[in-house]
Amino acid sequence: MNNIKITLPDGSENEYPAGTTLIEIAKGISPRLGKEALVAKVNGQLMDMGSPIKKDASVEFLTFEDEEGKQVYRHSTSHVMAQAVQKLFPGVKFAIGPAINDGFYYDFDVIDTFTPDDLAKIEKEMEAIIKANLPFERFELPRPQALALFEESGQNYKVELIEDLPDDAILSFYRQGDFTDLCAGPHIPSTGRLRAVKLLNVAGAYWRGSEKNKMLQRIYGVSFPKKAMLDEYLFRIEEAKRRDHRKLGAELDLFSIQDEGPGFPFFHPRGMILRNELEKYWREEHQKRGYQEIRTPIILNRALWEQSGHWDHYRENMYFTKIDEADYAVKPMNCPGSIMVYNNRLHSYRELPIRLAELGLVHRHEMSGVLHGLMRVRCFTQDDAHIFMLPHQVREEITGVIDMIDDFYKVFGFSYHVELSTKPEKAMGADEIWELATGALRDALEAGGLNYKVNEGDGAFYGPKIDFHLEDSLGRTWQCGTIQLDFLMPEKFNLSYVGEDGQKHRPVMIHRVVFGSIERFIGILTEHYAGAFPAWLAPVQARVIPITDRHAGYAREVVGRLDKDGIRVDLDARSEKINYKIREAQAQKIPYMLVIGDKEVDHCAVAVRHRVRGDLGAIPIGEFEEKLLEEIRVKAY
RNA sequence: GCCACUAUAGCUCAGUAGGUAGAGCGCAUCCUUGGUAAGGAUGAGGUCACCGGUUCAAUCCCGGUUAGUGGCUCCA
Repeated sequence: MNNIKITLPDGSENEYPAGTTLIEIAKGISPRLGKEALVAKVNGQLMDMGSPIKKDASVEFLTFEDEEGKQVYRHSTSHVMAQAVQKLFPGVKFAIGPAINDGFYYDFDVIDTFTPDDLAKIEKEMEAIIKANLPFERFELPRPQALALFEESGQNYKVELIEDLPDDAILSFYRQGDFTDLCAGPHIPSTGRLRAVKLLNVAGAYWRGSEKNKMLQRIYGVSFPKKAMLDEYLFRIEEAKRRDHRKLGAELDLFSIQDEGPGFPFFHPRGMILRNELEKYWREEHQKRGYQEIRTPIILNRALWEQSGHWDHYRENMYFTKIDEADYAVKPMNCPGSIMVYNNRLHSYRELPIRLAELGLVHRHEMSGVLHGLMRVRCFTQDDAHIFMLPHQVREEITGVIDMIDDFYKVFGFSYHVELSTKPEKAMGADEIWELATGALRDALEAGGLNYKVNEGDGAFYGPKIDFHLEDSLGRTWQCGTIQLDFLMPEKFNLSYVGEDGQKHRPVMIHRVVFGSIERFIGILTEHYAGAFPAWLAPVQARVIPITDRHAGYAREVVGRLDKDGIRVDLDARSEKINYKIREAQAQKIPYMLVIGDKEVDHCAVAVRHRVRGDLGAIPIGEFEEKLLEEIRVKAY
């Protein structure tokens, strides 16, 4: 028998008889690898561990430590779940069951709805399947047999999937025990490799993700090779709940959303401090960068929205009203208003670019099911700006905005990723214009050396966009900043500037936001900092805590002095024990607590306690004040 | 909008085989004057989300509405 040569990632080579399986090779390298390897990459291609190798190849074994190993592990778990469901719910129809970010899901079509009790039963059944250590067996079928297999068993979703595969596709199947599924694979060697599985929740999900299709029942779950990893995952979920901006927003008295206005948040005094600080910073930065601030009306005539294209493309998201018999709309976007300002007089090419910024309150009718705290609301303030410019200024302006957004996010310590969104289905304008605009955005991204992913069909109806996505505490990402290049609105509104030649020309327009919406940004900030806002944003920056009533006089002096210098300070002069008052200040995540007793009164000092660093000892009041003002000035966090 | 679940005091949650409810925290008053995460006593707070049905009787059972939660779809 021939020998073949196997090359490992470290460059070492070994010879094996042709036809040796991957699992045997792994075991030969080390027993531990034999136990931990889930799949292998053979010449860059993922394969089952049971596959025999017949030719020379480079082989890399993947475990749960590898991203692709994780994917396979989770995907195999979804098959085990499907097998359990098949046993407990005869007649169930299977849709799809992929691995996802943290775990896996499988979509089922069943008559009864799954209850939490059912999940427990399914989990139990899964444990039995895992214990039985059933091998995952791969086999292939020609198309007619494959179709027959699923038609016979009434698996119409699988039939549909097969019909949509190209004619020359290899139809592979995986079987463990009495469960067989259409699947490209690969899979782990056997069900016994699974350890810690937990089913999390049931949710409705449309077949193929379209709301026109039937809604199926999706079960989400997670799966790990070690119990400790599952525990850690569950702990992370709990931690995320503690950081939830909706919970913290109520506890810290930042905002509320009430039945009288679903999706329309109320900002409380403390929340307004946050907002105002963000806006102050925003105004400073925009002034520095040559923006001029405007404010445009919230309600404008319907004719304007017909002209802008919103009437045709955005109507179902808009609110309407009547004034003196005429139709008006509440603005869902600020661009038409900004355009009205630009168009109010003639502009010379010498003036361009003109950067008009607006903290604009927009209203959008979002579907009731999508509302989510401050992250998804029905009215929000966009930190908008529209840049009107000459065609050759596009690149520089886009780069300027990209830099600005980066500067902003750095201040908060955010990491983000960038996406380029292209022409959507419900778009306005010709393909050539879209290609031109999309190309310009791509050029700017590449010139800036930014990594980005392309998000097909996700652009605005009037133009493609660059999106900046921030992560929240649950690892969900939220679109915040966007840059949209628009050749269409200038057309629709007949925008012009007078060029060097004395003729009228068409300017190009950029729409952009940095925070995105102030509301959403505050939600993300709250979770990011777990409510412990850096001093420059903290609604209360310092709390003065006298130990007994006889220290209250001096405490009031301290408060007066700090307050005079613009520090947000309050006083807790209640006749409570100091432990109690400190506990409360800690719970409210106030950055500094200034404890005042006899010693501090004698020395004109304050005993400083920081919410994280703890007791910092007594220092002269002036010294504390100086340090805090500096911390605020540099926006330290 | 769709699927599932939920709604009891300001907050977190008990509770009733159907007979109009209870704890802890918070709040108020008093006592306590205490050096870095809960001192004590007393007290006030609820049309049990809303509308209808079944019943002698509904917070509880049934239907609907509204809102919230987790997803799906959609989005800043």
